[in-house]
Amino acid sequence: MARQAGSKGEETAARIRAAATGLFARHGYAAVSMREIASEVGVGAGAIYNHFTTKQDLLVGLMVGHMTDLLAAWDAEPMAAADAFPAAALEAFARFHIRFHRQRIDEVFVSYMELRSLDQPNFHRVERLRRAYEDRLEGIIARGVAAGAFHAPEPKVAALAIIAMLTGITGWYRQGGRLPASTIEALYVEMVAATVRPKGGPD
Amino acid sequence: MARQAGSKGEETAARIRAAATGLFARHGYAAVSMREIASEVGVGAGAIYNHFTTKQDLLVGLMVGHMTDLLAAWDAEPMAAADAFPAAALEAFARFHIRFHRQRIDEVFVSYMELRSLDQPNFHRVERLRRAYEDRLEGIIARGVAAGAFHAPEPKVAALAIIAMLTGITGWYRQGGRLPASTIEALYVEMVAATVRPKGGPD
DNA sequence: GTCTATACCTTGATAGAC
DNA sequence: GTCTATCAAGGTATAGAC
Repeated sequence: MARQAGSKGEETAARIRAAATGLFARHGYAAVSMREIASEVGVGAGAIYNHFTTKQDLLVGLMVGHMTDLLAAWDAEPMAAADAFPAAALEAFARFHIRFHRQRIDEVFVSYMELRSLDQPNFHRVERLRRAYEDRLEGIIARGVAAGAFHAPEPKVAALAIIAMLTGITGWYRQGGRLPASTIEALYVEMVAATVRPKGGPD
Repeated sequence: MARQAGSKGEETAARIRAAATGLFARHGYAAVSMREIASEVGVGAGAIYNHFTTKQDLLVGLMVGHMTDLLAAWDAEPMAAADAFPAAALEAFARFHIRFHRQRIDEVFVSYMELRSLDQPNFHRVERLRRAYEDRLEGIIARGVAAGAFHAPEPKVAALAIIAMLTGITGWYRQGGRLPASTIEALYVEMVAATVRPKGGPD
């Protein structure tokens, strides 16, 4: 599961991961067989076991990889710094979340819908990463509340509500749809900001 | 699948539906076997086929039933009337959605997560019902915009965002958790209202 | 209407040749 | 590292007794 680059078989492993991600997203983990994955990659079913010990191992690798990438990508954003102005950080978070998820629709589907397909130890690994991501947003909101810039009696609840709203885009967004991605992003940035705006506060 | 009341076997059918709903919600449609469902009901696996022709038929019956109930329940609300004040209708919709979904967490899980497990004709049946529900909210928002009470450049997008936000509660809400249901409901009602509130508008 | 028994198929995973 | 062949288990659905 570790991504040892350079070796010959790693390219095959990457193609297996890619095929599995697409198939799991479309049909669900339990509904996809190792044979289907192998067939899409163009290898025999047995070959998968040279790269992953079990089907469960393949799944958890995808999910941990996705969540780890997500966290690392956000933490690399300038606005993720703890001293950023809350309003600017919140907007940056919304734009980041939308863009990252638009680029990885399949990974998002898998990571948010297959939690129940994980056995208990693996579930806790992924859950911890998901919590860490939610905590990033909760932190921004809490700082905004402390600074008097936001209204949010329960920052944790506001964070969960915002993430659900943003992630919901992946459920209906289609490239080439009626609205361009930039318009959708602007609409959501505005709605997110409104969610924590003090009623009589700044516009 | 039609709910012919009174006959003796209908009680068994209802218990099969209940067991299937719980199991599908917890483990996913594809991961649950007819044997497991039958075992939970306390009958043999073959007995299920006296009430449902296939596993797919059992699933689609649950989903169509849930969505139909949801639509009928909302349409029976006084505030669903087309001449209700938009702000009041929006609050009523939020409260209705939260309460209905809290009472039927398993059905919601199944109806929102197993769309991909439906074959094409069944998918379209359920999708049409889901669209109809979204349209109810979109209508409220559009009327609010027309009346100058709401700010929403794209009522359809606002409706999808609000529904995603509200439905997200089912992903983390647990009875007996830190916050009472009434508090959570109040927080979300406020966030929903904020989502479409004109920036310089009424508080 | 439910039971037991079973047909038939696909599953995840393994073994050994190359 | 990949292939083919294979195993044991479990899948949906059916048949016929009661």
